Amino acid sequence: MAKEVTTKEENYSLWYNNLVIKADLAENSAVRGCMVIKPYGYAIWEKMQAALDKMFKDTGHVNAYFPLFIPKSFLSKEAEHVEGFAKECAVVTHHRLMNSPDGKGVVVDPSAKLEEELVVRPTSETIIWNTYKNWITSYRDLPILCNQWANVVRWEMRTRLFLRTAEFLWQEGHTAHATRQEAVEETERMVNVYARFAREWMALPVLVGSKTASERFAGAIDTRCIEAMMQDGKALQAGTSHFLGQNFAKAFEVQFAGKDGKLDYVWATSWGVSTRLIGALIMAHSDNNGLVLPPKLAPIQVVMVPIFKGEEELAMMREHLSKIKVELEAKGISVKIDDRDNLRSGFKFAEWELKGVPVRIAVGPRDMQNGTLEIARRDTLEKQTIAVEGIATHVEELLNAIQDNIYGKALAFRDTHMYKVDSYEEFKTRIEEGGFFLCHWDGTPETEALIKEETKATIRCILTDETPEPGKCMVTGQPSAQRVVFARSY
RNA sequence: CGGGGUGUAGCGCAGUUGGCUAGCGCGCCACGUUCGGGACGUGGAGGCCGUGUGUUCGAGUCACAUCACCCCGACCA
Repeated sequence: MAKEVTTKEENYSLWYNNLVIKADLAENSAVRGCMVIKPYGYAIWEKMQAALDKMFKDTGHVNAYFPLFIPKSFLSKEAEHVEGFAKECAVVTHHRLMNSPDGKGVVVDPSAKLEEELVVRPTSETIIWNTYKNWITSYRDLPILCNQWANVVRWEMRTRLFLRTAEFLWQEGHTAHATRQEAVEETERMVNVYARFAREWMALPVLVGSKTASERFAGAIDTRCIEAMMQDGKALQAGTSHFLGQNFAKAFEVQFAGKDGKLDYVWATSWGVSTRLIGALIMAHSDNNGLVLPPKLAPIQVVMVPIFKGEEELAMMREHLSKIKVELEAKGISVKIDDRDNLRSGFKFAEWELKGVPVRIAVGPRDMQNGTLEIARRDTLEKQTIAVEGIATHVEELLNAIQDNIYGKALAFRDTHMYKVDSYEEFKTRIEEGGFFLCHWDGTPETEALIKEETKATIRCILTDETPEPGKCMVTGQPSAQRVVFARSY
Protein backbone atom coordinates (compact mmCIF):
# COMPACT_ATOMS: atom_id res chain seq x y z
CA MET A 1 0.00 0.00 0.00
CA ALA A 2 1.11 3.48 -0.76
CA LYS A 3 2.08 5.79 2.01
CA GLU A 4 -0.76 7.90 3.23
CA VAL A 5 -0.54 11.41 1.90
CA THR A 6 -2.89 14.10 2.99
CA THR A 7 -1.68 17.31 1.44
CA LYS A 8 -1.55 18.24 -2.19
CA GLU A 9 1.84 19.84 -1.75
CA GLU A 10 3.48 16.50 -1.04
CA ASN A 11 2.32 14.62 -4.12
CA TYR A 12 -0.56 15.93 -6.10
CA SER A 13 -1.43 12.64 -7.77
CA LEU A 14 -1.45 10.70 -4.56
CA TRP A 15 -3.44 13.42 -2.84
CA TYR A 16 -6.00 13.25 -5.60
CA ASN A 17 -6.20 9.50 -5.51
CA ASN A 18 -6.61 9.37 -1.74
CA LEU A 19 -9.22 12.07 -1.90
CA VAL A 20 -11.32 10.14 -4.39
CA ILE A 21 -11.18 7.06 -2.20
CA LYS A 22 -11.60 8.71 1.18
CA ALA A 23 -14.43 10.95 0.08
CA ASP A 24 -16.35 7.86 -0.96
CA LEU A 25 -16.50 8.65 -4.66
CA ALA A 26 -14.85 5.62 -6.22
CA GLU A 27 -12.40 2.81 -5.73
CA ASN A 28 -10.34 0.47 -7.82
CA SER A 29 -12.25 -2.61 -8.84
CA ALA A 30 -11.17 -6.21 -9.22
CA VAL A 31 -11.03 -5.60 -12.95
CA ARG A 32 -7.81 -4.17 -14.29
CA GLY A 33 -8.04 -0.45 -14.88
CA CYS A 34 -11.74 -0.25 -14.13
CA MET A 35 -13.27 1.58 -11.22
CA VAL A 36 -16.28 1.15 -9.01
CA ILE A 37 -18.13 4.43 -8.77
CA LYS A 38 -19.65 4.55 -5.32
CA PRO A 39 -23.12 5.98 -4.66
CA TYR A 40 -21.86 9.38 -3.56
CA GLY A 41 -19.66 9.73 -6.64
CA TYR A 42 -22.37 8.48 -8.91
CA ALA A 43 -24.79 11.02 -7.50
CA ILE A 44 -22.49 13.76 -8.77
CA TRP A 45 -22.51 12.14 -12.21
CA GLU A 46 -26.29 11.99 -12.14
CA LYS A 47 -26.46 15.71 -11.44
CA MET A 48 -24.08 16.37 -14.31
CA GLN A 49 -26.12 14.12 -16.57
CA ALA A 50 -29.35 15.88 -15.73
CA ALA A 51 -27.91 19.32 -16.43
CA LEU A 52 -26.17 18.29 -19.64
CA ASP A 53 -29.14 16.33 -20.88
CA LYS A 54 -31.34 19.36 -20.51
CA MET A 55 -28.83 21.49 -22.39
CA PHE A 56 -28.77 18.93 -25.20
CA LYS A 57 -32.55 18.81 -25.40
CA ASP A 58 -32.69 22.60 -25.37
CA THR A 59 -30.44 22.62 -28.43
CA GLY A 60 -32.69 20.19 -30.29
CA HIS A 61 -31.05 16.87 -29.56
CA VAL A 62 -32.63 13.52 -28.70
CA ASN A 63 -31.25 10.45 -26.96
CA ALA A 64 -30.79 7.04 -28.57
CA TYR A 65 -28.79 3.92 -27.95
CA PHE A 66 -26.42 1.91 -30.12
CA PRO A 67 -24.67 -1.44 -29.61
CA LEU A 68 -21.78 -2.00 -27.24
CA PHE A 69 -20.07 -4.28 -29.76
CA ILE A 70 -18.60 -3.10 -33.01
CA PRO A 71 -17.63 -5.58 -35.74
CA LYS A 72 -13.92 -5.25 -36.29
CA SER A 73 -14.43 -4.45 -39.97
CA PHE A 74 -16.52 -1.35 -39.13
CA LEU A 75 -13.73 0.13 -37.13
CA SER A 76 -11.27 -0.16 -39.97
CA LYS A 77 -13.42 1.61 -42.53
CA GLU A 78 -12.12 5.03 -41.63
CA ALA A 79 -8.35 4.82 -41.91
CA GLU A 80 -7.31 7.52 -39.45
CA HIS A 81 -9.95 6.51 -36.99
CA VAL A 82 -8.79 2.91 -36.66
CA GLU A 83 -5.18 4.09 -36.59
CA GLY A 84 -6.02 6.18 -33.53
CA PHE A 85 -7.92 3.55 -31.59
CA ALA A 86 -6.45 0.19 -32.65
CA LYS A 87 -3.90 0.14 -29.84
CA GLU A 88 -6.46 0.31 -27.07
CA CYS A 89 -9.31 -1.99 -28.06
CA ALA A 90 -10.79 -4.82 -26.02
CA VAL A 91 -11.81 -7.58 -28.43
CA VAL A 92 -14.44 -10.29 -28.07
CA THR A 93 -13.34 -13.46 -29.84
CA HIS A 94 -15.63 -16.18 -28.43
CA HIS A 95 -19.19 -16.49 -27.25
CA ARG A 96 -19.18 -19.54 -25.02
CA LEU A 97 -17.38 -21.17 -22.11
CA MET A 98 -17.20 -24.84 -21.27
CA ASN A 99 -16.21 -26.95 -18.30
CA SER A 100 -12.49 -27.36 -18.17
CA PRO A 101 -11.33 -30.85 -19.17
CA ASP A 102 -9.26 -31.03 -15.98
CA GLY A 103 -12.39 -30.39 -13.94
CA LYS A 104 -11.17 -27.06 -12.60
CA GLY A 105 -13.51 -24.21 -13.50
CA VAL A 106 -14.33 -23.18 -17.04
CA VAL A 107 -12.34 -22.49 -20.18
CA VAL A 108 -13.15 -20.76 -23.46
CA ASP A 109 -14.88 -23.17 -25.80
CA PRO A 110 -12.69 -23.21 -28.92
CA SER A 111 -15.65 -24.24 -31.05
CA ALA A 112 -17.39 -21.01 -30.13
CA LYS A 113 -14.98 -18.75 -31.96
CA LEU A 114 -16.64 -15.77 -33.60
CA GLU A 115 -16.33 -15.55 -37.34
CA GLU A 116 -15.66 -11.85 -36.99
CA GLU A 117 -14.28 -10.45 -33.76
CA LEU A 118 -16.26 -7.77 -31.98
CA VAL A 119 -14.59 -4.73 -30.55
CA VAL A 120 -15.99 -3.25 -27.37
CA ARG A 121 -16.71 0.31 -28.44
CA PRO A 122 -13.95 2.80 -27.67
CA THR A 123 -16.28 5.39 -29.25
CA SER A 124 -19.29 4.87 -31.47
CA GLU A 125 -18.75 6.77 -34.72
CA THR A 126 -18.46 3.62 -36.80
CA ILE A 127 -21.43 1.68 -35.47
CA ILE A 128 -23.54 4.81 -35.59
CA TRP A 129 -22.61 5.78 -39.12
CA ASN A 130 -23.25 2.25 -40.22
CA THR A 131 -26.74 2.75 -38.78
CA TYR A 132 -27.25 6.29 -40.09
CA LYS A 133 -26.65 4.89 -43.54
CA ASN A 134 -30.07 3.18 -43.27
CA TRP A 135 -31.73 6.27 -41.89
CA ILE A 136 -30.67 8.74 -44.52
CA THR A 137 -31.71 8.93 -48.14
CA SER A 138 -32.89 12.49 -48.62
CA TYR A 139 -32.16 15.98 -47.34
CA ARG A 140 -35.54 15.67 -45.62
CA ASP A 141 -34.02 13.08 -43.28
CA LEU A 142 -31.51 15.63 -42.05
CA PRO A 143 -30.33 16.79 -39.69
CA ILE A 144 -30.08 13.87 -37.29
CA LEU A 145 -29.19 15.11 -33.83
CA CYS A 146 -28.65 12.11 -31.56
CA ASN A 147 -26.93 11.73 -28.27
CA GLN A 148 -26.06 8.51 -26.49
CA TRP A 149 -25.38 8.00 -22.78
CA ALA A 150 -23.13 4.98 -22.59
CA ASN A 151 -19.98 3.32 -21.38
CA VAL A 152 -16.91 2.86 -23.53
CA VAL A 153 -13.70 0.91 -23.14
CA ARG A 154 -10.20 2.03 -23.96
CA TRP A 155 -7.43 -0.26 -22.83
CA GLU A 156 -5.05 2.34 -21.50
CA MET A 157 -1.59 1.45 -20.27
CA ARG A 158 -1.86 3.48 -17.15
CA THR A 159 -5.08 4.33 -15.41
CA ARG A 160 -6.25 6.75 -12.76
CA LEU A 161 -9.60 7.00 -11.01
CA PHE A 162 -12.01 9.13 -13.06
CA LEU A 163 -9.27 10.66 -15.20
CA ARG A 164 -8.30 7.63 -17.22
CA THR A 165 -10.02 4.34 -16.54
CA ALA A 166 -10.25 1.39 -18.90
CA GLU A 167 -14.02 1.69 -18.84
CA PHE A 168 -15.70 5.04 -18.45
CA LEU A 169 -19.16 6.56 -18.67
CA TRP A 170 -19.85 9.36 -21.07
CA GLN A 171 -22.22 10.86 -23.51
CA GLU A 172 -21.46 11.03 -27.18
CA GLY A 173 -23.44 13.15 -29.58
CA HIS A 174 -23.42 12.16 -33.24
CA THR A 175 -25.03 14.46 -35.73
CA ALA A 176 -25.59 14.31 -39.46
CA HIS A 177 -26.11 17.41 -41.62
CA ALA A 178 -26.82 18.34 -45.18
CA THR A 179 -24.27 21.12 -45.37
CA ARG A 180 -20.76 21.77 -44.23
CA GLN A 181 -21.85 25.06 -42.74
CA GLU A 182 -24.50 23.42 -40.59
CA ALA A 183 -22.07 20.82 -39.24
CA VAL A 184 -19.46 23.45 -38.45
CA GLU A 185 -22.08 25.45 -36.57
CA GLU A 186 -23.12 22.36 -34.64
CA THR A 187 -19.53 21.66 -33.65
CA GLU A 188 -19.24 25.21 -32.39
CA ARG A 189 -22.61 25.12 -30.65
CA MET A 190 -21.72 22.03 -28.66
CA VAL A 191 -18.28 23.10 -27.55
CA ASN A 192 -19.97 26.21 -26.25
CA VAL A 193 -22.57 24.13 -24.44
CA TYR A 194 -19.70 22.33 -22.73
CA ALA A 195 -17.96 25.55 -21.86
CA ARG A 196 -21.15 26.94 -20.38
CA PHE A 197 -21.74 23.75 -18.40
CA ALA A 198 -18.21 23.84 -17.04
CA ARG A 199 -18.48 27.46 -15.99
CA GLU A 200 -22.02 27.58 -14.68
CA TRP A 201 -22.36 24.14 -13.13
CA MET A 202 -18.87 22.97 -12.34
CA ALA A 203 -17.61 26.45 -11.44
CA LEU A 204 -14.73 25.62 -13.73
CA PRO A 205 -13.29 28.31 -15.95
CA VAL A 206 -12.27 26.75 -19.24
CA LEU A 207 -10.49 27.86 -22.34
CA VAL A 208 -12.23 27.19 -25.62
CA GLY A 209 -10.13 26.47 -28.65
CA SER A 210 -9.12 24.13 -31.42
CA LYS A 211 -6.68 21.26 -31.28
CA THR A 212 -3.67 21.19 -33.53
CA ALA A 213 -3.56 18.52 -36.23
CA SER A 214 -1.51 16.18 -34.08
CA GLU A 215 -3.81 16.47 -31.06
CA ARG A 216 -6.98 16.11 -33.11
CA PHE A 217 -9.51 13.28 -32.75
CA ALA A 218 -8.74 10.37 -35.05
CA GLY A 219 -10.90 10.97 -38.11
CA ALA A 220 -11.79 14.61 -37.47
CA ILE A 221 -11.18 17.67 -39.63
CA ASP A 222 -11.30 19.97 -36.64
CA THR A 223 -11.45 19.24 -32.92
CA ARG A 224 -12.83 21.96 -30.68
CA CYS A 225 -12.17 21.55 -26.98
CA ILE A 226 -12.47 22.97 -23.53
CA GLU A 227 -9.33 22.98 -21.40
CA ALA A 228 -9.27 23.44 -17.65
CA MET A 229 -6.39 24.16 -15.29
CA MET A 230 -5.93 21.98 -12.25
CA GLN A 231 -4.42 23.23 -9.01
CA ASP A 232 -1.00 21.82 -9.85
CA GLY A 233 -0.98 23.93 -13.00
CA LYS A 234 -1.52 21.03 -15.34
CA ALA A 235 -4.17 21.11 -18.04
CA LEU A 236 -7.08 18.75 -18.32
CA GLN A 237 -9.04 18.32 -21.51
CA ALA A 238 -12.59 18.39 -20.22
CA GLY A 239 -14.65 18.02 -23.37
CA THR A 240 -14.36 17.84 -27.13
CA SER A 241 -16.53 18.60 -30.13
CA HIS A 242 -15.40 17.33 -33.50
CA PHE A 243 -16.15 18.49 -37.00
CA LEU A 244 -15.83 15.23 -38.93
CA GLY A 245 -16.41 16.61 -42.41
CA GLN A 246 -17.57 13.89 -44.78
CA ASN A 247 -14.99 11.36 -43.58
CA PHE A 248 -17.40 8.96 -41.95
CA ALA A 249 -20.11 9.44 -44.55
CA LYS A 250 -17.60 8.46 -47.21
CA ALA A 251 -16.29 5.50 -45.21
CA PHE A 252 -19.84 4.20 -44.69
CA GLU A 253 -21.29 5.42 -47.98
CA VAL A 254 -23.91 7.68 -46.48
CA GLN A 255 -25.29 9.83 -49.24
CA PHE A 256 -28.45 11.84 -49.50
CA ALA A 257 -30.41 13.36 -52.35
CA GLY A 258 -30.52 17.12 -52.14
CA LYS A 259 -33.34 19.39 -53.28
CA ASP A 260 -31.75 19.48 -56.70
CA GLY A 261 -31.75 15.67 -56.86
CA LYS A 262 -27.97 15.46 -56.72
CA LEU A 263 -26.33 12.97 -54.34
CA ASP A 264 -23.89 14.23 -51.75
CA TYR A 265 -22.15 12.84 -48.72
CA VAL A 266 -23.51 13.76 -45.30
CA TRP A 267 -21.60 16.11 -43.02
CA ALA A 268 -20.93 14.93 -39.49
CA THR A 269 -20.03 16.01 -36.00
CA SER A 270 -19.45 14.18 -32.75
CA TRP A 271 -18.94 15.51 -29.26
CA GLY A 272 -18.55 14.08 -25.78
CA VAL A 273 -17.78 14.53 -22.14
CA SER A 274 -17.12 11.77 -19.64
CA THR A 275 -16.85 10.88 -15.98
CA ARG A 276 -13.46 12.52 -16.28
CA LEU A 277 -15.40 15.69 -15.46
CA ILE A 278 -15.72 14.39 -11.91
CA GLY A 279 -11.94 14.19 -11.76
CA ALA A 280 -11.73 17.73 -13.05
CA LEU A 281 -14.15 18.89 -10.40
CA ILE A 282 -12.12 17.29 -7.63
CA MET A 283 -8.75 18.55 -8.81
CA ALA A 284 -9.90 22.06 -9.55
CA HIS A 285 -11.58 22.95 -6.27
CA SER A 286 -10.59 20.63 -3.45
CA ASP A 287 -8.33 21.58 -0.55
CA ASN A 288 -6.46 19.65 2.09
CA ASN A 289 -9.63 19.18 4.13
CA GLY A 290 -11.17 17.28 1.27
CA LEU A 291 -13.60 17.86 -1.55
CA VAL A 292 -15.11 21.24 -2.32
CA LEU A 293 -18.20 20.70 -4.41
CA PRO A 294 -19.97 23.50 -6.25
CA PRO A 295 -23.50 23.70 -4.81
CA LYS A 296 -25.14 23.07 -8.17
CA LEU A 297 -23.55 19.63 -8.42
CA ALA A 298 -23.38 18.65 -4.75
CA PRO A 299 -25.56 15.60 -4.05
CA ILE A 300 -26.12 17.01 -0.56
CA GLN A 301 -26.16 20.80 -0.45
CA VAL A 302 -26.80 21.24 3.25
CA VAL A 303 -25.94 18.89 6.07
CA MET A 304 -27.46 19.49 9.47
CA VAL A 305 -25.62 18.28 12.55
CA PRO A 306 -27.46 18.25 15.84
CA ILE A 307 -25.47 18.72 19.00
CA PHE A 308 -27.08 16.91 21.88
CA LYS A 309 -26.80 14.94 25.09
CA GLY A 310 -29.01 11.95 25.52
CA GLU A 311 -32.09 10.57 23.82
CA GLU A 312 -34.39 13.33 24.88
CA GLU A 313 -32.34 16.14 23.44
CA LEU A 314 -31.80 14.17 20.25
CA ALA A 315 -35.54 13.68 19.80
CA MET A 316 -36.11 17.38 20.34
CA MET A 317 -33.35 18.22 17.90
CA ARG A 318 -34.70 15.87 15.27
CA GLU A 319 -38.04 17.60 15.38
CA HIS A 320 -36.48 21.03 15.26
CA LEU A 321 -34.18 20.18 12.36
CA SER A 322 -36.93 18.44 10.40
CA LYS A 323 -38.86 21.69 10.34
CA ILE A 324 -35.87 23.55 8.98
CA LYS A 325 -35.31 20.77 6.47
CA VAL A 326 -38.84 21.11 5.11
CA GLU A 327 -38.32 24.84 4.74
CA LEU A 328 -35.10 24.34 2.82
CA GLU A 329 -36.51 21.60 0.65
CA ALA A 330 -39.35 23.88 -0.34
CA LYS A 331 -36.67 25.96 -2.06
CA GLY A 332 -35.33 22.94 -3.88
CA ILE A 333 -32.32 22.55 -1.61
CA SER A 334 -31.15 19.01 -0.83
CA VAL A 335 -30.68 18.44 2.87
CA LYS A 336 -29.29 15.67 5.04
CA ILE A 337 -29.80 15.45 8.79
CA ASP A 338 -26.88 13.61 10.32
CA ASP A 339 -28.53 12.30 13.45
CA ARG A 340 -26.18 9.38 14.04
CA ASP A 341 -25.90 9.00 17.79
CA ASN A 342 -22.64 7.08 17.86
CA LEU A 343 -20.45 9.88 16.53
CA ARG A 344 -19.49 13.20 18.02
CA SER A 345 -20.25 16.37 16.18
CA GLY A 346 -16.58 17.19 15.61
CA PHE A 347 -16.12 13.94 13.78
CA LYS A 348 -19.15 14.63 11.64
CA PHE A 349 -17.93 18.11 10.76
CA ALA A 350 -14.66 16.68 9.49
CA GLU A 351 -16.39 13.92 7.58
CA TRP A 352 -18.81 16.20 5.74
CA GLU A 353 -15.99 18.58 4.93
CA LEU A 354 -14.13 15.66 3.39
CA LYS A 355 -17.19 14.96 1.28
CA GLY A 356 -17.43 18.55 0.15
CA VAL A 357 -20.93 19.44 1.34
CA PRO A 358 -21.21 23.19 0.64
CA VAL A 359 -23.16 24.26 3.73
CA ARG A 360 -23.25 22.85 7.23
CA ILE A 361 -25.77 23.80 9.85
CA ALA A 362 -25.14 22.90 13.48
CA VAL A 363 -27.73 23.33 16.18
CA GLY A 364 -27.22 22.76 19.89
CA PRO A 365 -29.21 23.39 23.06
CA ARG A 366 -27.73 26.88 23.30
CA ASP A 367 -29.07 27.72 19.84
CA MET A 368 -32.43 26.22 20.68
CA GLN A 369 -32.74 28.70 23.52
CA ASN A 370 -31.60 31.65 21.47
CA GLY A 371 -33.47 30.76 18.28
CA THR A 372 -30.18 30.62 16.38
CA LEU A 373 -28.02 28.16 14.50
CA GLU A 374 -24.43 27.90 13.39
CA ILE A 375 -23.90 27.99 9.67
CA ALA A 376 -20.58 27.09 8.06
CA ARG A 377 -19.53 27.25 4.44
CA ARG A 378 -17.19 24.67 2.95
CA ASP A 379 -15.40 26.92 0.48
CA THR A 380 -14.03 29.38 3.04
CA LEU A 381 -14.58 27.31 6.23
CA GLU A 382 -16.16 30.40 7.78
CA LYS A 383 -18.76 29.94 10.51
CA GLN A 384 -21.34 32.32 11.79
CA THR A 385 -24.28 32.19 14.15
CA ILE A 386 -27.52 33.49 12.72
CA ALA A 387 -31.22 33.49 13.51
CA VAL A 388 -33.34 30.52 12.47
CA GLU A 389 -35.85 32.97 11.12
CA GLY A 390 -35.41 33.38 7.38
CA ILE A 391 -32.94 30.53 7.16
CA ALA A 392 -34.19 29.21 3.81
CA THR A 393 -33.56 32.48 2.03
CA HIS A 394 -30.22 32.84 3.73
CA VAL A 395 -29.10 29.37 2.66
CA GLU A 396 -30.34 29.90 -0.84
CA GLU A 397 -28.27 33.05 -1.14
CA LEU A 398 -25.30 31.41 0.51
CA LEU A 399 -25.35 28.52 -1.96
CA ASN A 400 -25.29 30.98 -4.82
CA ALA A 401 -22.50 32.91 -3.18
CA ILE A 402 -20.47 29.73 -2.74
CA GLN A 403 -21.01 28.72 -6.35
CA ASP A 404 -19.78 32.16 -7.45
CA ASN A 405 -16.89 32.19 -5.04
CA ILE A 406 -15.60 28.80 -6.13
CA TYR A 407 -15.72 29.89 -9.74
CA GLY A 408 -14.04 33.17 -8.89
CA LYS A 409 -11.28 31.39 -7.03
CA ALA A 410 -10.62 28.95 -9.86
CA LEU A 411 -10.66 31.79 -12.37
CA ALA A 412 -8.24 33.88 -10.32
CA PHE A 413 -5.97 30.87 -9.97
CA ARG A 414 -5.98 30.26 -13.68
CA ASP A 415 -5.40 33.90 -14.53
CA THR A 416 -2.43 34.16 -12.21
CA HIS A 417 -0.97 31.00 -13.73
CA MET A 418 -1.30 32.01 -17.34
CA TYR A 419 1.78 33.61 -18.81
CA LYS A 420 2.88 35.17 -22.04
CA VAL A 421 6.36 33.91 -22.77
CA ASP A 422 8.47 34.67 -25.83
CA SER A 423 11.77 33.03 -25.02
CA TYR A 424 12.05 29.29 -25.38
CA GLU A 425 14.73 29.21 -22.67
CA GLU A 426 12.40 30.92 -20.24
CA PHE A 427 9.61 28.59 -21.32
CA LYS A 428 11.71 25.52 -20.61
CA THR A 429 12.40 26.52 -17.02
CA ARG A 430 9.00 27.97 -16.16
CA ILE A 431 7.01 25.07 -17.56
CA GLU A 432 8.36 23.08 -14.60
CA GLU A 433 6.20 25.09 -12.22
CA GLY A 434 3.07 24.40 -14.23
CA GLY A 435 0.56 26.80 -15.70
CA PHE A 436 -0.63 27.80 -19.14
CA PHE A 437 1.84 29.45 -21.46
CA LEU A 438 0.73 31.69 -24.28
CA CYS A 439 3.47 31.42 -26.83
CA HIS A 440 4.12 31.87 -30.50
CA TRP A 441 4.47 28.76 -32.60
CA ASP A 442 5.31 28.46 -36.26
CA GLY A 443 2.38 26.15 -36.93
CA THR A 444 4.43 23.08 -37.88
CA PRO A 445 3.95 19.63 -36.33
CA GLU A 446 7.75 19.33 -36.21
CA THR A 447 8.17 22.25 -33.85
CA GLU A 448 5.23 21.06 -31.80
CA ALA A 449 6.80 17.61 -31.47
CA LEU A 450 10.16 19.06 -30.56
CA ILE A 451 8.66 21.14 -27.76
CA LYS A 452 6.78 18.11 -26.48
CA GLU A 453 9.93 16.03 -26.60
CA GLU A 454 12.00 18.59 -24.75
CA THR A 455 9.49 19.90 -22.22
CA LYS A 456 6.58 17.40 -22.06
CA ALA A 457 4.33 20.35 -22.85
CA THR A 458 1.72 20.10 -25.57
CA ILE A 459 -0.39 22.66 -27.34
CA ARG A 460 -3.64 22.45 -25.43
CA CYS A 461 -5.52 24.60 -27.84
CA ILE A 462 -5.50 27.43 -30.29
CA LEU A 463 -7.78 30.00 -28.74
CA THR A 464 -10.65 31.25 -30.81
CA ASP A 465 -12.01 34.09 -28.75
CA GLU A 466 -8.76 36.01 -28.69
CA THR A 467 -7.88 38.76 -31.06
CA PRO A 468 -4.89 37.27 -32.86
CA GLU A 469 -1.54 38.81 -32.05
CA PRO A 470 1.09 37.98 -34.67
CA GLY A 471 4.66 37.31 -33.64
CA LYS A 472 7.58 34.96 -34.07
CA CYS A 473 7.80 31.31 -33.07
CA MET A 474 9.69 30.98 -29.78
CA VAL A 475 11.67 28.04 -31.14
CA THR A 476 12.30 28.69 -34.83
CA GLY A 477 11.69 32.41 -35.11
CA GLN A 478 9.37 31.79 -38.03
CA PRO A 479 6.27 33.98 -38.28
CA SER A 480 3.29 33.05 -36.11
CA ALA A 481 -0.25 34.24 -36.64
CA GLN A 482 -1.21 34.08 -32.99
CA ARG A 483 -0.22 32.77 -29.59
CA VAL A 484 -1.29 29.24 -28.66
CA VAL A 485 -1.70 27.66 -25.23
CA PHE A 486 1.06 25.34 -24.07
CA ALA A 487 0.85 23.25 -20.91
CA ARG A 488 1.64 19.91 -19.43
CA SER A 489 -1.49 17.90 -19.22
CA TYR A 490 -3.27 14.89 -17.78
C1' C B 1 5.37 -1.68 -22.04
C1' G B 2 10.19 0.27 -19.22
C1' G B 3 11.94 2.01 -14.09
C1' G B 4 10.74 2.07 -8.78
C1' G B 5 7.51 0.45 -4.75
C1' U B 6 3.63 -2.37 -2.15
C1' G B 7 0.34 -6.76 -1.20
C1' U B 8 -0.40 -9.49 6.54
C1' A B 9 -8.25 -8.24 9.92
C1' G B 10 -12.86 -3.28 6.99
C1' C B 11 -8.65 0.77 6.91
C1' G B 12 -3.39 2.13 8.15
C1' C B 13 0.82 -0.67 9.49
C1' A B 14 4.76 -3.95 12.51
C1' G B 15 6.54 -8.77 12.17
C1' U B 16 14.49 -9.46 13.57
C1' U B 17 19.46 -14.10 10.92
C1' G B 18 13.08 -19.10 8.74
C1' G B 19 11.04 -21.51 14.85
C1' C B 20 6.28 -23.55 17.30
C1' U B 21 -0.20 -19.82 19.71
C1' A B 22 0.75 -13.81 13.76
C1' G B 23 0.76 -8.59 16.49
C1' C B 24 -0.33 -2.99 17.04
C1' G B 25 -3.40 1.46 16.04
C1' C B 26 -8.02 2.99 13.99
C1' G B 27 -12.74 1.11 12.90
C1' C B 28 -16.62 -2.72 14.29
C1' C B 29 -19.95 -5.23 18.47
C1' A B 30 -21.60 -4.88 23.94
C1' C B 31 -21.90 -2.02 28.43
C1' G B 32 -20.80 2.50 31.00
C1' U B 33 -19.06 7.62 31.24
C1' U B 34 -19.14 11.50 27.52
C1' C B 35 -21.13 14.89 23.58
C1' G B 36 -20.47 23.21 20.83
C1' G B 37 -14.28 20.70 16.04
C1' G B 38 -11.98 13.99 14.55
C1' A B 39 -13.97 11.43 23.11
C1' C B 40 -12.59 7.74 26.96
C1' G B 41 -12.76 3.10 29.96
C1' U B 42 -13.71 -2.21 30.25
C1' G B 43 -14.85 -6.54 27.63
C1' G B 44 -15.44 -8.97 22.73
C1' A B 45 -15.58 -10.47 17.46
C1' G B 46 -12.75 -10.43 13.24
C1' G B 47 -6.71 -13.63 9.39
C1' C B 48 -6.33 -19.58 3.38
C1' C B 49 0.00 -13.35 5.63
C1' G B 50 -2.43 -11.60 -2.86
C1' U B 51 -2.13 -16.54 -5.68
C1' G B 52 0.70 -20.85 -7.27
C1' U B 53 5.02 -23.97 -7.28
C1' G B 54 9.44 -25.05 -4.91
C1' U B 55 13.49 -25.33 -0.89
C1' U B 56 13.08 -27.05 4.36
C1' C B 57 11.86 -31.15 9.98
C1' G B 58 9.43 -26.29 9.84
C1' A B 59 7.73 -20.55 5.37
C1' G B 60 4.26 -14.29 6.71
C1' U B 61 9.76 -14.60 6.51
C1' C B 62 13.91 -17.85 1.42
C1' A B 63 13.61 -18.89 -4.35
C1' C B 64 10.93 -18.87 -8.85
C1' A B 65 6.52 -17.80 -11.30
C1' U B 66 2.02 -15.23 -11.49
C1' C B 67 -1.85 -11.59 -10.38
C1' A B 68 -3.24 -6.91 -8.56
C1' C B 69 -2.48 -2.03 -6.93
C1' C B 70 0.47 2.67 -6.27
C1' C B 71 4.34 6.31 -8.02
C1' C B 72 7.54 8.03 -12.31
C1' G B 73 7.91 7.58 -17.76
C1' A B 74 5.91 6.26 -22.93
C1' C B 75 0.38 6.23 -24.91
C1' C B 76 -4.32 8.52 -24.39
C1' A B 77 -10.28 11.58 -22.89
